[in-house]
Parts: sequence; C-alpha cells; structure tokens
Amino acid sequence: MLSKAYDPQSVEGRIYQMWEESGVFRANRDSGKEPFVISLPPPNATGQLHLGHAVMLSLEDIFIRFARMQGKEALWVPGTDHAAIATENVVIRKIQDEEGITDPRKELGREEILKRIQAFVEESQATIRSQIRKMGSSCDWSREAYTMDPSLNRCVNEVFKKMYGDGLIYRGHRIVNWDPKLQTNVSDDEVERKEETAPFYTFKYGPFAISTARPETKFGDKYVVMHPDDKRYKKYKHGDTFECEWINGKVTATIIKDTTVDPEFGTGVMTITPWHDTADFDIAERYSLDKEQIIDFAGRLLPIAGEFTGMSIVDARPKIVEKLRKKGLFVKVDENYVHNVALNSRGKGIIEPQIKEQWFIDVNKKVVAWKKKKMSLKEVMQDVIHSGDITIIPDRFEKMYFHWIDNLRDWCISRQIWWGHRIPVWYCIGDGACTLECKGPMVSVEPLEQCPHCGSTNLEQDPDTLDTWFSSALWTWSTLVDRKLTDDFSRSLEDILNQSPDFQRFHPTSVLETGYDILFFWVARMILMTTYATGHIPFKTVYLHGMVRTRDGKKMSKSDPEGCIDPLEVIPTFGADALRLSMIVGQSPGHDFSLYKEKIAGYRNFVNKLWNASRFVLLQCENASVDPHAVKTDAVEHHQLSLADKALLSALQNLVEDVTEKLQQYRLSEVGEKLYSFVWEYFCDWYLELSKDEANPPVLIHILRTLLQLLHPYCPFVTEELWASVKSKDAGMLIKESWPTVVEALQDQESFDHFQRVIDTITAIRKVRADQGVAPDKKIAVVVHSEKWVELLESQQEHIRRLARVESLTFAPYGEHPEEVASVFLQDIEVHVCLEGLIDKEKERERLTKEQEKLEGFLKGVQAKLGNKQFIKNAPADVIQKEKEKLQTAMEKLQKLEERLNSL
RNA sequence: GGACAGCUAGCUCAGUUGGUUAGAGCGUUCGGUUCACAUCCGAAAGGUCACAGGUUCGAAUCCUGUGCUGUCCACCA
Repeated sequence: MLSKAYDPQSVEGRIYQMWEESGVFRANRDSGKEPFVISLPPPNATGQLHLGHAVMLSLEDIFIRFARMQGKEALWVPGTDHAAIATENVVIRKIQDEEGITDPRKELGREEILKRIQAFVEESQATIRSQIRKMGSSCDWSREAYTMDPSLNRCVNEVFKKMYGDGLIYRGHRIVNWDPKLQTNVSDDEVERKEETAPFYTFKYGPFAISTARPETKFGDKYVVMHPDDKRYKKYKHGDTFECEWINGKVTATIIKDTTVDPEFGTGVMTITPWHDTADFDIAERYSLDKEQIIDFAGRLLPIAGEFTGMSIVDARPKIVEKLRKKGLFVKVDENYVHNVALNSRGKGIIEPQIKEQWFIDVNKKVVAWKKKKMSLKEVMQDVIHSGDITIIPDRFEKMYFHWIDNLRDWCISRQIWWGHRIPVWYCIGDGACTLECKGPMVSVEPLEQCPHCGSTNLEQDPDTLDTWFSSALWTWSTLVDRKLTDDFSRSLEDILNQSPDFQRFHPTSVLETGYDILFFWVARMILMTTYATGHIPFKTVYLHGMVRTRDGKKMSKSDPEGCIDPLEVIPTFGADALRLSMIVGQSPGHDFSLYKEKIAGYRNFVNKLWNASRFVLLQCENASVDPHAVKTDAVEHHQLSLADKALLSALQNLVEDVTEKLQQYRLSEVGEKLYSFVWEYFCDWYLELSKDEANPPVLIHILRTLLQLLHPYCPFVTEELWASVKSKDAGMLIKESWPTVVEALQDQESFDHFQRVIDTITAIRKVRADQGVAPDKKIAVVVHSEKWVELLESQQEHIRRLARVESLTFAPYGEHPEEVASVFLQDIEVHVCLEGLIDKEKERERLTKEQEKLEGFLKGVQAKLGNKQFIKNAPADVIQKEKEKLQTAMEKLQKLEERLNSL
C-alpha cells in the first residue's frame, strides 16, 4: 500500500539507481532505430550547479525521455567544461585566500598551478555528476566527456592545424582587450560595459582644446584629429605640424583629418592614443601613424610618463590633472560626464586596451568549402540559418544572430593563462644551424620534440592557451570520436571521423538546448567550427531558454541571497519532479521567467495529488477485488462503460493526440499545463468523484497508466514509482515504455459532448444560483433544447444534483417554461435555469439583443469566409469542415435566440 | 546610436492561423471537510488585455504611432 503522502526523498535516489543500473541511459549504436541526440551544454567545472543548469537539465531530459518512449535511439552526452579563465581565476583566488600567497602564479609556477587546478576540477566534476543525477537526467554516463580529455585535445589541435593550413588562423599585432588584473586578454564578447560617471577634462593642446576622461593615456599624444568638413578648423590642413607645450614639455603635433570624428562632440577635436584605444588604433592604421605604449601590462605608467612612471592609473590621474592645471593648460572639467567602462565579465577587472601579438581566426577569408562553393566562415554561418539547415527557437533570435555576424570581427583565440588547451605551436630557438623555416611557428598535433628543419631539440611551445570556446565549439562531435583512434597520430582528422562509429551514427545532433545568453559565445561558434571541421552542421534545431529570475525579476546570484533558490536545497523538500515542473510550465522559449518557493510548492502539491489519485484508484481495485497488474491494456474495450467512462476515455485520446503533437513542436509549457489541468480537473475532480458512486476499476487503471506515461518526461520519479503499482504484469519500467498512441475506438466524440453537456449544466446551475442568490433547497428547473438531452440529464440527475448542490431538480424541454427562464450561455450549449418569479425581463431582453447582434456579425464573417474562393481553394479540408460546422451551430443558436426574444 | 523583446487579475505568467462570456497558479475573502489527498474540496471578489489611432461584422491577437520597462549589439575622444 502506498503511503499517505508522496515522499520524494525516499524514492528518487532508489529510482535513479534502478534506471542507471538497468542500462536504459546507454544508447545502442547498432539498434537501427532513428537516433535522437543531445549534447549536454557542459557546465563549468568550477563548483556547483545552479538553477540555470536545472532548467537546462529539465528541458533536455523531457526531450530525451519523450524521444526514447517514442522508440527512438536516444543519446544524451553529458560532460563538463574546463572553463579556462573562470576556473583559473577561482583557484588562484582560493590559493590566495587559503594559503596567503599573494602571487601564486609567480611563486608556485606553471606545473604546480596546473596540478592544483586539476585537483579542483576533479572535485567539481564529482559534485556536478551527483547533481545532474539528482535532477533525474537520463544521460549516457558511459559517454561522459570533458573538454580537456586527451581525445578532445587531439580534435582541438587537428582543427587548429587545419585552420592554420588554410590561412584561417594567423598571428598578428592587434589591439586586444587586456585585463591587467587577470593578466590576460579576453574576446570582444567577454567584455561587459558598465555605466560610470567620471570627470571629463578639457585641456589646451596648442591652438586647440581637447577633452578626455583619461588624461593618463595622453602623454604620447602627437596627432590632432578633426573632421575634414568642420568649418571651424578649415585653416588647418591634413599633415600640418605645430609645436606645443604638453604634460612633460614640448611635443610636435601633426594634424589629421578623418571622417570618424564627430564634430558635434566636445570641441570636435581630439588627440589619439593608438596603443590603448580601438578607434584610435584604426585611425593610426589608416594613416600609418606611430603607436606608442603608455601603460604597461600590469596597469602602470611607462617611462614616457616621466615623473609619473610606475604609478597606477588611479593614483596618477589626479596628479596629472594637477600638473596641467599648474601649467595653465587646464580649461574646464565636467564632473557629470557619463561614459561606459569596459570590464572583464570574468572577475570584473577593468579592461585596458593594449597592442599585443595574438592568434586570430579570420572570419572573412573565402576558403571554406561549403555546398560546392568557397565561402568565408561568416558566410557559412549565415548560410546554414538562411537555408533552414538549422532552425532557432524562438525565431526572433535568428535576427539577432545575423546582426551579430554582420558586426563580427576576427576572433582572437589566444589567452595568456595557463589553464586550457595550449596552443599547438612550437618555435625553434635553435643553436645557430637554424634555417629560415625554423624561425616561424611550427604547428603540430602531437608534442614536437625535434625541429624538422634543423634537427634541434631546443624547442619552445607557445606559452599561451586557447580561448575556452575554441574547444567547446567542437563539443557536438569531439565527444563522439573514438578515443582509441585519437591516440594514433598517424591518422588524419578526416580518417578519425570516418572511423568513429558514434560520430557516424549520432552526428549531427538533433537539438542544442541552451540559454540565449550564450548564443554568440557558443552556439554561433559551434556552427562556425563544426561546419568547417567536419563538413556537417552540428545540430538541426536550437532551442533557447530564458534566464531564471527572482520573483522581483532580478537576476539570481549567490551574492544576493534574497529570492535566490538553490536547487540542492529545494529538491529534498519539494522533490526533483516538482522543481522540474515549476521551471517548465509557464516558461516560453527565449523569455526570462521568475521562480520562487510558492511556485515549486504548487507543483509539489500536484505531484502529491497524482500520488493520492493513484492511491484511490488502487483502493477501488482492492474494493472490487481487481488485481491492477492483471488488467489488460485493451480491457476497457470489452467492459460495460458508463457515459462518464466513455467521456473520460475519449478526452484522454484527445489529450494523447494533443500532447504528442505539441511536444514534437517543443511547446513544453502548454503540454505541462494541459496535463496538469487534465489530471486535476478532469481525472480527479470529476472522474474520481464519480467513481465514488460507481467505479470501473479497469478503466481507472487504463486512464492512470496512460497519464503516467504522458507525465513521465515531466516528472519521471513519481511516475516511475507509481507505475510499479499499476503496470500490467508483463510491462517493464516506465522509462522504457512506449509512448501512448490514440486508440480510435475510444475516441467517442458523442459521449464526450454529452458528458460536457452534463458538466456545463452543473456549471450553469451553480452560476445562476450564485447570481440570483438562490438557496439550495429551492426547486430548480433546467430547460434544455431537445428531448434527447432531457433524457441524458435525467440519467445523470443524482450526480448533477450532488455536484450542483441542489436539493430538488427537474428537467424540461425548451418551451415549457419560457416565461421564467434565466439563461446562461456556455461555449456550445445553452442551459436555461428556471427560477420562478426571479427574472428581470428587461435585462434579459437587453442581454439577448446584444448576443443576437454579435452572433449575426459572426455569421456574416463565417459566411464571407466560406464564400471566398481563395479560402476554399487553399484551406485544408478539415478547416473548411470546421468552419461549416461553426456556421451550422451559430445558425441554430441564432434561431433559438430569436425564438426566446419573441417569447419574452 | 542601432536592434530585439515585454507591458494581460494584488503577484508570477499562459493565451499559433482574428471569433461567440480573456485563462491558470499563488495570494485575498467566504463556506466545507471522519472513509485518496488540509500538500484537500466548493465558491466569490478582482481585468477599459500600457495608451492613441487604423483595418474588420468582430481585435489581447493584424497595421501605424506614442509611452514605460528590460535585454543585446556598437560606441565619442
């Protein structure tokens, strides 16, 4: 016997273990079934999972379980990401805090730091694995991957080599987003901007006045730039020079005329600092101007700053202003100037643009073979979406995607950190015998020990590592390559892919599900790298979920515990099923949504309701001495069925049809709501209530089984646990059960309609009773339109009386009580509840006239639609049929309405 | 500056081809409840669907404009 309330804690662990040990999670390569594959977006191995991960796991598990039950070969590859900067940052800080070492990189060295990070990562991975299991995720643990696995490293090196060979990877001096705090550069996408109010100074610079928020970068400024059409500075010509007094003495300045200068801003004149500003760099490149470094990589001023050398920016700024003031070069200061400060999204260090030699991926070079053409990486990225090879849900993100590509610049892939895939490039620092070839970078997929040109063993590997997104961009396929093959360095990438059975069978993957916040970081890069490296798209559909927010719409963060929910705290009390449901229902793709305890509690109640409904069903079986396990699936067809049985069974068929269709369209929220209301309102509040008068155990069992099947992807634990009590003898675990199909023999529309009529009648009586303030003991007469319905309602009289809370009830065909009727119009039926002497005729007439007008308009519209030749030609047959039916019922209704109006 | 969303009950949100009385959960109020479930049952109150125009017999839904909120992209010295 089941316990009185569902206790998730005593069930979930046991059920998960049972699934895992049975091997259902493992995808079979040789099954011949249609594959359905998801690569789990690998969580960062930096600690714990949060609600964002929980959302992702819930959504993907629903996709996977649904596919599995539909008879597909479902594969869900789990894994973790080494998250280069994020992880290194966390560990360095940990060492600083726990061991008091101020500069761990310097004091411990590369080897030791890497060892520490590795240990930290392993710990995190263990935590993450257990947390994924707690959510009930049915992923294939035998295929678990990690972005730093040796086989993935091989893929990374292969792609690097291929790209280098194609000229897509190059090395160059460019302005990069340098983070002096973390001592590395970051990609454009990792830069965050924060609004800040800062003093905005204006200084005299020769005959001009120039403005700046950053006086500390101005030491070397020797170019004055203005718009060529600016009339105020007409007398100055491009290339003119002049001498002027500046911070540390006289400088010779050159005039540059460039259209990127906005004459409206400030004085319309500016000086440039090419080394520390992207826009200035571009101008300098255009006119081949000198570039000079002012600030070093630690954020301190270089000797060019004279007396300020070695000072940090913060310290130097006011002192420089002071000096300029003393020299009489100060003009004014605007204290309320608002501008954006660039921050590193990891660690929030202030970005100082610097010129550095870095590795880049060229996104514009047309060398990628795609669809029998030579395209640039940009063009390939655009093509796969334009052509419909990949669809994004919701589709508005396609627009954002294209917009992003239009603005995309070459991708800087090198990072000056230690944790990550080291750039597979070696330099010969030879012994004198070096040839010209040895001097350049040598790319190799395996550690290079000897220079192939001069034979020297004195080689040095590039110290930098690759952007973490470089390796995660290969995730859909690098996880599917055969790990034995990647150890064999004689094989080519193409060969490895061709010989990897998993890759051949399971790639491209079916759905890539992730948060919209990493559409550019990750999704776009996967498309770019995978199409290039394998010649195939990485996935067919992209499903983007929204961000979880607190009740007040704030972002959830650990630093602000107000409203923040930790999945690990919630699961023991409410259960993983409740948590899953609370995150899926009411959430539409691409939109942020709020989560709070009350919401989860609501779904905990639902899970408990389902539990108790099952308990009740089992109780009914016991009372009738029916063994639930002995009930055959097709038993219901041979049984005596009541009107309610038929109606519920029919509604269930409609539900199966509806739910299946919507799941295929990824409309998970709607499906969740449908299931919720069906279970609670139809199954529990109606059908089980009726069963108290007269129960049909085989039907109860059948309905319950079907509902458990339909609910399983959403709340796998409770459904699997209940399944054990109601499944037929020869059935196995629910997770392996096949998805319900519509049994047409049970789809009995007429019974369903009749039952609906009964329900509507009850609703109508209740409504009229409430409207008119009628006491339950007052006699109520229900007037209906045909003898047939009178008969139907009379057969259900007891049930109606009970549920409508009326003591005395009669039914009469229309026409017998026309004088004293208050009508309630419901969706498809009119029920007139008769209450002697209580009707306000004037009001009733007014209401009916309004109703009549509306109906006439509606009829006109439908008639026009049916009269439209194009509509008849183009619309599918069932739509036309529906319209015709609409017309028919509306006409009937109008006729009745007129009759009633006349009778008043 | 550019783009994309959102604005529906006190709160959080559904609402896919325009259709007859706009829904749910939570919260509030009232009533009930030994026999599946108080993690329950029944009911009520609460909405000019942001605003203004337009198309239509009919608009939360389509079009135009405005306002507010949010997000992303690009950035000006």
